[in-house]
Amino acid sequence: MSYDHKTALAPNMPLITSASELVGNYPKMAITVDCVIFGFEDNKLKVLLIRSDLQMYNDKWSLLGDVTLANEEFEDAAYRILKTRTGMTDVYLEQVRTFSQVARHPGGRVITVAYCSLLNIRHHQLKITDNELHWHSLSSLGDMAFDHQQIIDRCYNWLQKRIQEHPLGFNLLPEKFSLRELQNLYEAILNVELDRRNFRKKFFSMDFLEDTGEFEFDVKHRPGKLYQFNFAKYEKNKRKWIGIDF
Amino acid sequence: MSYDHKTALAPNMPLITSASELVGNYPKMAITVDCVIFGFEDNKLKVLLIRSDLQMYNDKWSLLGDVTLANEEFEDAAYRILKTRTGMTDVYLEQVRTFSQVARHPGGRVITVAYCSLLNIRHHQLKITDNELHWHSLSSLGDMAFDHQQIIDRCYNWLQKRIQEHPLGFNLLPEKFSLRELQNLYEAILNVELDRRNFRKKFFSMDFLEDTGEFEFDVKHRPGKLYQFNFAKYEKNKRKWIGIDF
DNA sequence: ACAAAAGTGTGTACTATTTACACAATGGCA
DNA sequence: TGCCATTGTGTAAATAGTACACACTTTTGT
Repeated sequence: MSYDHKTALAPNMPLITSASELVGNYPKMAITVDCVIFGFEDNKLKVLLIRSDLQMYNDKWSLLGDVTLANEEFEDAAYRILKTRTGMTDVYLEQVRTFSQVARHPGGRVITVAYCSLLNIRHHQLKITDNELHWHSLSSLGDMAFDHQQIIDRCYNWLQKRIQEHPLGFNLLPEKFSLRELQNLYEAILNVELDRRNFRKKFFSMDFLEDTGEFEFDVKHRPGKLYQFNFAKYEKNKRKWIGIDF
Repeated sequence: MSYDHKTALAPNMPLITSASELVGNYPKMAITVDCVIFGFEDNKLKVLLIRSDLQMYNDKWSLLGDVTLANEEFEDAAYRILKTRTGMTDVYLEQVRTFSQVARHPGGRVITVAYCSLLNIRHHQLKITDNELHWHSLSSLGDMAFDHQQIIDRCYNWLQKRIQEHPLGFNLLPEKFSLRELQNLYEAILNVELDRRNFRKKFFSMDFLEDTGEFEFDVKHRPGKLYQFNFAKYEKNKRKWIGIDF
């Protein structure tokens, strides 16, 4: 393949009058979106995977991905993929990073943009489970297709950072939750043990947990109080961070 | 143009045996890399821009960008662009985000991946200045071509966060610098005023500033001590962060 | 009915970190 | 020599983080 496009790098070129002609001559690549969907269940962080439908990777697991369409916003593509693969809608999605290594796909150059989504496994039943779609414990992933292990690692790092600065975790819990559930979530994601009393103190001091007056009911010990997240209070009080520290 | 590609979304398809055939049928898009190069001079954060060579944007400023080549790693593309446009080498570069809005380029769909670079204006003289390449004060950018204002905004936010967690700032200073220079840098980037004594205390306590025994000499007041960054000490002591706070 | 098991709910003392703040010392310049 | 600008330095108070123990509530088993 030989290109004739006028590279923008040639200095002091005459002005380009036709933008479409310029772009028409650009080399083109395939671009996919991959969704890294984290969920939380049995005190474990999980990620949603399917079996790759490429024969060479058929014994490996793969993220939910698809090619992006010519006139489709990437974010829409991510939602489409989620919907088509799992039946889920109404999720929270964020772009994390683009993976572009020349050799990352065995079929040729394919760029992928990773979108990350956190959701409550109970609230988002899988309506479609083709290709063995199911939740995998993050701590025991098998071999992954493509560079998907790397993508998951990046997204997991992103998540660990993100959850310390934004109240994302509440997306992974039922609307009403006990403080223990909240703590389990943080411990699972950050992969640390936290002091129960200090954890409570911390979250109460942030002052957006609302006592529902209700209690846990299906536990085999003293039931804990159930709280809910008060979004309005959070928005009012959220701090902006200045804390140089490295 | 009509595509016949087998979308990965059709459930329970037979296994795909030819990866190349699959990818060959994917829709393709043009992808560019844009470099957001921050520098620091006269106590101001600056960004390197050129005049767009698209006629319709010729009265606007533009990031340093170019199309990525078929077999080129994006990071390499970013370095190539930097080198070709400015003559600079030996810089620090990081991918920040991908901008993919359908309508972001007037000539058709063009995806761009933003790479951010921080460098010392004095140490990296511009060897090429075609297309009116020069440093613009971040606080007084004119109209920008494409969505480049948005890209800069994102990169600036990224920088503000990043510089609080990693000692990037030292890239923007001479090898030997006074604490005042360091503080000016942080104040400029974070857009706040900091207490001089507390700022010093903070950085000394991090214990990677090395007293060079030298002093400033071209200032019209009592010269300050010059320090340098001790990379090895930093690597030894850098903390890992756990601090839920939002 | 009672005891044991499991986990909730609570407070305090200690330490580290952050913040606010003022005055003496140095070199340049007129 | 005196004035200006800016460096260099310490301490007290407030805030945030850490470590830690005991009484209470419910379930389960006998």
